[in-house]
Amino acid sequence: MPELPEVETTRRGIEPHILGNTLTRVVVRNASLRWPVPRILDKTLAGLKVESLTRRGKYLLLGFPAGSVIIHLGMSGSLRMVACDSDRNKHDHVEFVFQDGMCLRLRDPRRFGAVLYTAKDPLQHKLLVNLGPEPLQRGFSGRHLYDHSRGKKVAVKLFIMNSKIVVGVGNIYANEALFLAGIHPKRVAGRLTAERYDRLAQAIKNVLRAAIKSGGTTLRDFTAEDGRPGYFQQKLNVYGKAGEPCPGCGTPIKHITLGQRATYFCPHCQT
DNA sequence: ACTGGCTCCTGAGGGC
DNA sequence: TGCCCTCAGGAGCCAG
Repeated sequence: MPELPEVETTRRGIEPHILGNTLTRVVVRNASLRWPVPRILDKTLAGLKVESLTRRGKYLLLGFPAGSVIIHLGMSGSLRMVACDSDRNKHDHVEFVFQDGMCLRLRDPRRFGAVLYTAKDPLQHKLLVNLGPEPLQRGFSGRHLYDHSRGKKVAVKLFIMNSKIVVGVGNIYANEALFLAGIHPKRVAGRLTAERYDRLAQAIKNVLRAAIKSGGTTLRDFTAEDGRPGYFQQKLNVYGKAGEPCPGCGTPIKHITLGQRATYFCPHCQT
């Protein structure tokens, strides 16, 4: 599933193809994504040039002179640049057609993703305005986590997955970051020390940076059939590894459910 | 203000 | 070319 590293890799892969490129039309084949895909996209954007492609959290923002398209890949979405006459899949729901004969296609089998439009500053959009800091930029630190966690009774894993606290930490990387920081996922957020949050913030940065680096090589051509690159498996320490020995101490990795989500940790190393 | 639970959807995987 | 069941998962939304 696309987490921040994959969204960023997608952004970097697509940017050179569409920046300055003129949109000919927008084809919405299935508007039933998480929210209805606006039908006005074609009318509003045809003939306009893409001015920017940026990312905020897991949202991609396509900037046009008239406004911005906001795209979220949900958990099964992928974007790829293809020739317009190439074969389509039944899950290719939205297509941005460019003057040079290339298409930006959104494929999303589970349709948890979103394509929205706003004529205003996209960062002020309802879905974006309350987002927490980017984990790889200034503004995110152990101090930030510590300050915002005071008085919170929620488990630390759910706390760091809350996009109002920090964006882009999905289930897989939350598990991995907690492992690297040696913190038990069920620990109460409001009771962790500043020192432990320093370690956690650093672990989040490290795991996301490493993943972006790997994703950059794996996803370069965007022709892979799905959005699940091989780099995942190789670098994961605990995610999906119930019963396997902890890379640090050999204790079997434990699996529990936390907030309806699969949670993996080493009961010995993570306290 | 917080917190926990529900919800959308389909493909994968397991049991038989 | 087997069928059925269960589960995963991002994140907005809502009830308590």
